Amino acid sequence: MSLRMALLGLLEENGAASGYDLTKAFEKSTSNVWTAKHSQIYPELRKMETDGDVTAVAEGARGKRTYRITDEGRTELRRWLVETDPNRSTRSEACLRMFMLPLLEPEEAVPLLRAEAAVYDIRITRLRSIAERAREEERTQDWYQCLMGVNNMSGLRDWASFVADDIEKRAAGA
Amino acid sequence: MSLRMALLGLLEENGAASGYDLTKAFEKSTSNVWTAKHSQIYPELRKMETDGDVTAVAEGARGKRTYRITDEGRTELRRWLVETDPNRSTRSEACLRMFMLPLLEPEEAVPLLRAEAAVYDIRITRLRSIAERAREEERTQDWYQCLMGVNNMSGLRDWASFVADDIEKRAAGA
DNA sequence: AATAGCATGTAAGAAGTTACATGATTTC
DNA sequence: GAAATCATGTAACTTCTTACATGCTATT
Repeated sequence: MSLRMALLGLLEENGAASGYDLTKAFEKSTSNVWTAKHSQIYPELRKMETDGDVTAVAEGARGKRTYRITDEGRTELRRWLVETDPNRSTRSEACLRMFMLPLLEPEEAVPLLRAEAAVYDIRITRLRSIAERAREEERTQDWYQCLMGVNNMSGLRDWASFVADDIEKRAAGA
Repeated sequence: MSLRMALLGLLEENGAASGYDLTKAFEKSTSNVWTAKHSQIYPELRKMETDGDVTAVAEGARGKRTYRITDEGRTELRRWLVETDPNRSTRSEACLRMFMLPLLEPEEAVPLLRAEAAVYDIRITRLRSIAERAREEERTQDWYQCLMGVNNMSGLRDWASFVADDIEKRAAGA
């Protein structure tokens, strides 16, 4: 259900969009919380059309199909958000990896942790400026979404720095 | 590969373990970063045995099989950690949902966001105390892992609170 | 003797990835 | 006219979930 709900959410937020647009949207903002490739998105949109959650409002050049969320889709999205309880399990290969880095020897673990922290740092800076622009232009949804990314990544960056420091301290002490 | 690496990581960390033990471990600490059910874990362990990443070191009552990581498995895990670059995409239904809550009317979104924040708050408190115990008992790996959960959840909790406040403020202003 | 927990397994189906495939349009 | 980008599709494969299935052991 999650992919469908993500697509409905994007359509609700951005009005009409093509599979191509939605693929881009996944690459951009949504990728912090969910991912999907075009090979999954196109067939899902067709199924959603069959199920009445979306309608194709235009068919353009190069086979382009633009979809819009229907009232039925809107109701389904709402019900999912309000009435079902969330599956709180998470899958993040990057986190799994960081989780296990302390298994390595300090000389290996520390630089890898610092490198991770640096990667997140760059991403946070970039996302923060995108967030700021969204705020200024009063694209509130976008702003909130960017902030979630910033918060998530800040937690990871701080964790990686802290653990790197701690491992170093212990290695020095031993 | 992620499931396999997660299992190798757990075996490296905890010494020998059965599929049952590993399933428990996934439910506990690992679930913050990766999840797997027993129906996926048992067959994967058999495959890992065939591939030489683990060996069964004991077969006990009720068909119990205890596995240990081999040198080959250790090498594979190390290589994965050190040489391959991470897939940074994330899947979290709970985040996806929070991501979309601001699409609802303020009267609906705000209580749901506050409820989410409260759930995370409880979990953070619990995890922090588990972390503290791990630190005292010098189970350093466990400590780091708990802290990652704390950091991740704190980011989400703060985000939810902030967004709830912001929506309320805007609704009052409008 | 019933319940909870230990311990594993498999089959069917859903979800997700990788790779191949096609062709139009815009920009340089 | 080459390259980038727009735009969609599908087949084969891997991964993951749900549900069913079995039977032992410890506790109350």
